[in-house]
Amino acid sequence: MIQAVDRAVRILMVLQGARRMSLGEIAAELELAPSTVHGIIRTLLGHGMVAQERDSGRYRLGPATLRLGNVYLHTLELRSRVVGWAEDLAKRTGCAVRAGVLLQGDVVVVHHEPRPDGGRQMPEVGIVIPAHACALGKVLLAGGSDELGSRPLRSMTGDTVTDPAKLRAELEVIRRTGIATEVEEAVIGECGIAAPLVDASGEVPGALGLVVPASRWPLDAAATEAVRTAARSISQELGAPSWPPAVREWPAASA
Amino acid sequence: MIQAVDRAVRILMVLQGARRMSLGEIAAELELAPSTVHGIIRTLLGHGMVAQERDSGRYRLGPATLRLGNVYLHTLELRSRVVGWAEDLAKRTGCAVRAGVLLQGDVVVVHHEPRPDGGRQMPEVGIVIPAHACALGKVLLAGGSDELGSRPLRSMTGDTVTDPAKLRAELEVIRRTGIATEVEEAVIGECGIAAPLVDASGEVPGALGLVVPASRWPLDAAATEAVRTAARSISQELGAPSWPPAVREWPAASA
DNA sequence: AAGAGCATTCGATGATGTCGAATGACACTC
DNA sequence: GAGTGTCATTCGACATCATCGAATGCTCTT
Repeated sequence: MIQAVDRAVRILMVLQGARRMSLGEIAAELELAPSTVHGIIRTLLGHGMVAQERDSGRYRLGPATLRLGNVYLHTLELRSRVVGWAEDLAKRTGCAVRAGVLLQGDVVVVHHEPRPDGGRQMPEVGIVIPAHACALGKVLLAGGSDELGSRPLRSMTGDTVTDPAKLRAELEVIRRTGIATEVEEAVIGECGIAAPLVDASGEVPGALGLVVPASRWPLDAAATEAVRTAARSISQELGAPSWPPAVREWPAASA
Repeated sequence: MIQAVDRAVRILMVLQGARRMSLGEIAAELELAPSTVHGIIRTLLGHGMVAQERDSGRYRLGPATLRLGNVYLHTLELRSRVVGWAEDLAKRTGCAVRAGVLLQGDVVVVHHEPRPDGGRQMPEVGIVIPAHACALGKVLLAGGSDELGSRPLRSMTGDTVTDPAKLRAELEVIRRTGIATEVEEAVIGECGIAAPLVDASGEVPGALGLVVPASRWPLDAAATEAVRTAARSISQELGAPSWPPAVREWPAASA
């Protein structure tokens, strides 16, 4: 892993946590000399990846990041395949629809279809949710080969599953049923249900699901079936050999 | 400028131009040894800034870019100030509203309010337009201290202004009037009008404007005035000392 | 079955990023 | 209005670290 590049990305990640930071704050956060950070930041500055406030001298993320993210979205085959089905799902169920991918233990929302009846809703594309706390995330963890990232399971609400053993058991069930649920584990008053999207290689690169108000939980069978149907259809379009995805072979526990 | 970091960002930029690339293609594009690119890419891969297709081995942008871009949007004070006024402007004029910032000779759209009557419209947040070919861009070039980036003015349509001298003259007019227009210079059938957003330091960090169908051009005075009013109001909220922005002092041409 | 193209690994080289200290600018205080 | 703190920034020497070319193993093609 190349040191300078790694540090550059770390700077972006730190900047993404706090809106605006002084050079010293960034250096302290990363335990680096300020001049080291300065050199890297100047390079990022030249490409618009970070911006500097003219008056205070502080640093923020730059517009080039927005451009990158936008291109990522438009080159994501998964997303383009999801859009049509998501619209249909939203109409059919009356719920908001989300699709997401895994990013190091978190789910990044790559598509969001607002509730049909709802008025102005925040566009949620790009937001990040801890994987263990949402239905989309559980599906992705269940389908991913990367044994859940061994980092502590942060509690979001009182109902968040924080026990790795309990989560592992839940993932096992999801692998069999092909459906994950979540009841107020990420946000109070919000539940979720999700199903895996499978690609040609049998991997699970994404998940599709509904955001359900707690007042409408549990969800009726028709809506659940609609999610399953949509996920299966999208997976077929992606060339999936089977759905739900074949259960991944575990290296024998005795190893 | 730090070499390794610069190369890393360049890789991202190249990846943003072509959807999927092999390692060799990237190396050739940047005139680097494949193994050099490989080291950098592995680092970016570890942070999710790029992703590798499991089967073909090719590289694409990764989900971390989406997260970065999303955070950028939400930390942009300019944008949060624009949202309310944009909605109002769209209702009042019946046109789509855009706000943008400058990124190295291009405009990046940071907010997009769809036409009120329109049906499904592509969300345009994050798209990039050559600055010299759109109203937003002309405003930003007129207000920016960075003398237009000396790179060739690419022609988008037959009406795109490609002569630097002509563009410079146009910018001079914009500096006086505080309003820029564009008639089918970026997209056939589409015109635009825009006004500068001024911040507390008197700089022009962004621009606000309308997207007008060619059939509705020229725009009536009421709509033009509405744009001017919105831009002035937003600028005041940002603490602007004056609007339109004070004309930047040119170093005497004799120097 | 042989070949080509690809990503990937490895090790030696010296170019290059890193750090600490010094500078200059700014703002706030006494 | 002088003083003092913090801040971004610059500079130069050192040693680390990124770079490159060649070699490997792989998959797909001929």
